[in-house]
Amino acid sequence: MEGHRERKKVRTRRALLEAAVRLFSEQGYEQTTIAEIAAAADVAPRTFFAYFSSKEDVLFLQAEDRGQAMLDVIAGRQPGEPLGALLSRMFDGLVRGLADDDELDFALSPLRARLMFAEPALRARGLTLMMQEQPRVAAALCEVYPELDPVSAGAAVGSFMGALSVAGLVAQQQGGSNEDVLAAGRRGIEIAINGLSSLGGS
Amino acid sequence: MEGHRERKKVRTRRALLEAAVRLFSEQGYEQTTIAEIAAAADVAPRTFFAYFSSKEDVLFLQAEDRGQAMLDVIAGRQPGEPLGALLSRMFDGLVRGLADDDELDFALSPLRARLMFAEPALRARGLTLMMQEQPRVAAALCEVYPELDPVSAGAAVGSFMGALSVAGLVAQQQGGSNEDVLAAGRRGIEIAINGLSSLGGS
DNA sequence: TGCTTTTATGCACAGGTTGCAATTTCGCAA
DNA sequence: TTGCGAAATTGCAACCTGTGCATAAAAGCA
Repeated sequence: MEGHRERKKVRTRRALLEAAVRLFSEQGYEQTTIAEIAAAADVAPRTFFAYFSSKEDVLFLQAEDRGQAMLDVIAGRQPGEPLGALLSRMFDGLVRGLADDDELDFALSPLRARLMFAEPALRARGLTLMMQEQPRVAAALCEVYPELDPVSAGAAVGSFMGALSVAGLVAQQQGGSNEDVLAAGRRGIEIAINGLSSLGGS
Repeated sequence: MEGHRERKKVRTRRALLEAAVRLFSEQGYEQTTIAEIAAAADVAPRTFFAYFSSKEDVLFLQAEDRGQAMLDVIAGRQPGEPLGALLSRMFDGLVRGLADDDELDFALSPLRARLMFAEPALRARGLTLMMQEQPRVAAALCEVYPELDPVSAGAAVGSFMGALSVAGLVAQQQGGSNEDVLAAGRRGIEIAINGLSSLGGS
């Protein structure tokens, strides 16, 4: 399975990936054209689409993997494990998965994360991917928590993901470091678990 | 202020709006081109962009208004009103605002809502708009709840919106009526307020 | 009627994306 | 080594969204 052909394909893919991320970082996402990426990777523009289905797709490689990882965590619910604990574990799994996310040698992940927050088009794509997974995650929850109806499960997943995202987003917009953003995410989860009434209830 | 000119502008705008929504409903969003919309409204394709800044924009007319409405509700917090109650009022305001949302004679809102859930591109746009508002809403919350830090406020807003959205989405995907979706949204809010630990905690 | 400000339109173009066909490259077997 | 077939690469044409620019058409006003 490792002939000259396969190796060349991998090399070309990586060249496109590297070129894209580098150019995106240097001159911005919108300002970078597919023609430039292809030129930097020394292939024809048309060939780009043989490797990636769209410009955005370069930055959202293992999206399905992460969705599957979430489902796996849910399926592995410990007997008697409360919902909140399970979702916290899911969050940890997500973070770990993102860290391991190294199709490239150099660290693509931080660049991708920064771009994702900075570029509206990419943020939109990320949101969409996230939202698409949520009903599936909710359905998985229903299976391991038989007492949960689908709407409640959806609400739980939405509350969890929403709290996590916006808390992280606020922290990021306040100029927080990656650790700050992560901590904010955890704090968001806590709030989702304990309920909004545990906050400024006065 | 109501010369022939103004009236014609309104008429053209409405024609474009009607044509767009009708064509979107009949043949789908992606399958409808701006050229078709313009032809149906009997104007040149270029003119479409004099009335709407993009194809998506046709369906997201008063997005800023709704964001502002949320901020208004928050600013009008009753003394001692708990966070959950305030957010519930915000939801009611949103629903009422959507119902009053009748730039056109015929009911655009239901069609728009259905399209928004059905078409990925539109769902993405809706999510993005919603997400963009959330930090602002969180900041407004911070002002009327001085004991709230920004990250917690963000978590609260995210949890609220997320629960509301996904509960509604699940209900909609299960073939629920508009009322079902609304009820699911309310249930989602309740869950966000009481916390996930109030669910399948066993 | 003639002048001015909008409004509508046409034209050209950039960029993303797809389909198709031709061509190159590679793997493999004779 | 040669030649065949599959796979990869590429070029080309086309479509669609969106923008800038210049011009024509229309409407208000003097």
